Amino acid sequence: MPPATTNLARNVLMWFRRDLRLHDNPALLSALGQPDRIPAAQHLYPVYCLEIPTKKKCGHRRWIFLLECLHDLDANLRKLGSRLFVVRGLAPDVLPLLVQHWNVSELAVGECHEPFAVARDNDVAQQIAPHGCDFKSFPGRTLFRPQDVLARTGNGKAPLTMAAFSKIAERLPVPTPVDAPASLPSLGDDAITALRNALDPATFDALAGPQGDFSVPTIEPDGTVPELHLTTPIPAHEQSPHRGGETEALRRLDAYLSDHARVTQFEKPKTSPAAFYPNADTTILSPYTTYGALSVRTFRAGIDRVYRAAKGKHSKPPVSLLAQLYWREFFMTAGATTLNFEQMRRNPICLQTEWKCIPGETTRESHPDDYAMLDAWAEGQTGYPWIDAIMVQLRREGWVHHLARHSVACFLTRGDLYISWERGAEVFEDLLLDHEWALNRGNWMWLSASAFFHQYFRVYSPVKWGQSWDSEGVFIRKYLPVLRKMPKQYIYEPWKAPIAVQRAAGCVVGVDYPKRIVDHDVVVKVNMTKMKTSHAAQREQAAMENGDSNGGRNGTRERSGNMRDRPL
DNA sequence: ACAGCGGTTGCAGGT
DNA sequence: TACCTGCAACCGCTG
Repeated sequence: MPPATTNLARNVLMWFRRDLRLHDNPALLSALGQPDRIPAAQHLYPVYCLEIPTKKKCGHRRWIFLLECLHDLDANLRKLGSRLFVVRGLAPDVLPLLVQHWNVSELAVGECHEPFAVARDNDVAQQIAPHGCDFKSFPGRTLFRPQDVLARTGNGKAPLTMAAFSKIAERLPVPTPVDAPASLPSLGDDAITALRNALDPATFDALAGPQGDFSVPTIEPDGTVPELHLTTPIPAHEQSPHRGGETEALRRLDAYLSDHARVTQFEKPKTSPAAFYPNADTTILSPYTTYGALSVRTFRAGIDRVYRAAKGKHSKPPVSLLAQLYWREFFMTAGATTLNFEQMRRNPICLQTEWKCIPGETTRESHPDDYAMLDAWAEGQTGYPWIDAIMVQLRREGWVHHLARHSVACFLTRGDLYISWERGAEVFEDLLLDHEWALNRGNWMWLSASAFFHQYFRVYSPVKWGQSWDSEGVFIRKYLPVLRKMPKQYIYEPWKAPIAVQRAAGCVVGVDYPKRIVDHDVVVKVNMTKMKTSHAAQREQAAMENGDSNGGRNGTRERSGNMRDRPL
């Protein structure tokens, strides 16, 4: 039986999602109430809903990073006499049960803007309403709410250039981060017993996890997580160097911001994709903002403090450190407000072109050769050391530099393999610790010159671009030890090394390291022609829809069903 | 309405 | 070193 209800009880369930922190968490703080207006909650139940993985959308290392964030959140809550309840199951299934049996009157969340998250939240709100529970969302995931940005555009659509976005951003109020709570409302007298008594044993066991206490799943020292069926051990040298959690996030933030010159002079295009942890040029804070272990509002306040100390002398958008947060907002706004943002078809801002391996249009069975190319890219087996080294770093560490992402994304799509950017996005979603749906899909459209960026004739060379950053091949030697002894003049193009040199280096191409799967200089010309043709077809289509006959370049990208659903 | 401008991050071959 | 141009030519945004 649920406990007797009193109308006066204010019990709050804090549903943590992508805000795994105590600092700057308005939703969590709402449980403390406001003096003279809203009383502090009698009880606070901090909850994380854990979906046991069934499909491969979140890779092993990303799971570990998330679990580390949860362990740290739980530890920080315990310092305040509370704790985290990790409830196994989907939110719309489990939250109504908790709300009912814990007599919760308010469910507090940090606002999410992705279309699928909005739909899920609406579902949850409807399910808890009959139990007399309000769904209350609070800011904190972003600097700006997408609808506030949209309200300031001329056409009610998300800006598609950073210049237009920045202009709006500069006029929006700067959010002030809130402090971490010094104390928290208590847990119910026995929250676990209440559930054990109310639920049938099988349901309780499924929700509570193997310890029966809603604790965070255990990460074994060998990197396995038996409860999540992540059973392949990860050798120590192949574990990611990036440890999850708010504590580590704030430590890294302080460390980065303490170097004022690096902050004020930050220019993204001048940071090296060949530098790696712990000597990376960039902050590597993105995994922490992804899970909300670091608040972007706190991050911004820290940048602003350093800027003020420098008396306003600092780099500016689009290349500045602050602008890196703007880029996040830019894609979040577009992702929140663009139909079918995650795919090419029926996506009003996306170029339509005949990529290979388009989801839903070809299969591994129908086009095995195309998917073999995709696999070679994903596994770091293209035969281009710069590309393969980046993919090894991505697979092992869950993070690579933004410009390294550019290199491999260009290679997969318009540069070399002409494979659908959606396939690249799927691989990144699996591997990136900092995977954000809107940023990932948006950046894949950018790099494939499908949206946001359109100069498809600017192609990264899988040889020259890396060489310009790291002529010695230090980065390649680290991630591809098979090439460790290759002389520098051949390390980006080992197929050019005389066979005697290959043998001396212990790396014979075609035996110890793959032959290159395409000749860049040849395919880049073919691919550019494909892009040109697709643009021309699109202009023609737009002109027809506008009733034009001149095919001007200002045709709308709102294309007809015929165009969007064009068959293979 | 439309021409002109500029676009975080190309390359090759110059000065 | 840090620019310059030509390459062939895309788009969103602005006035």
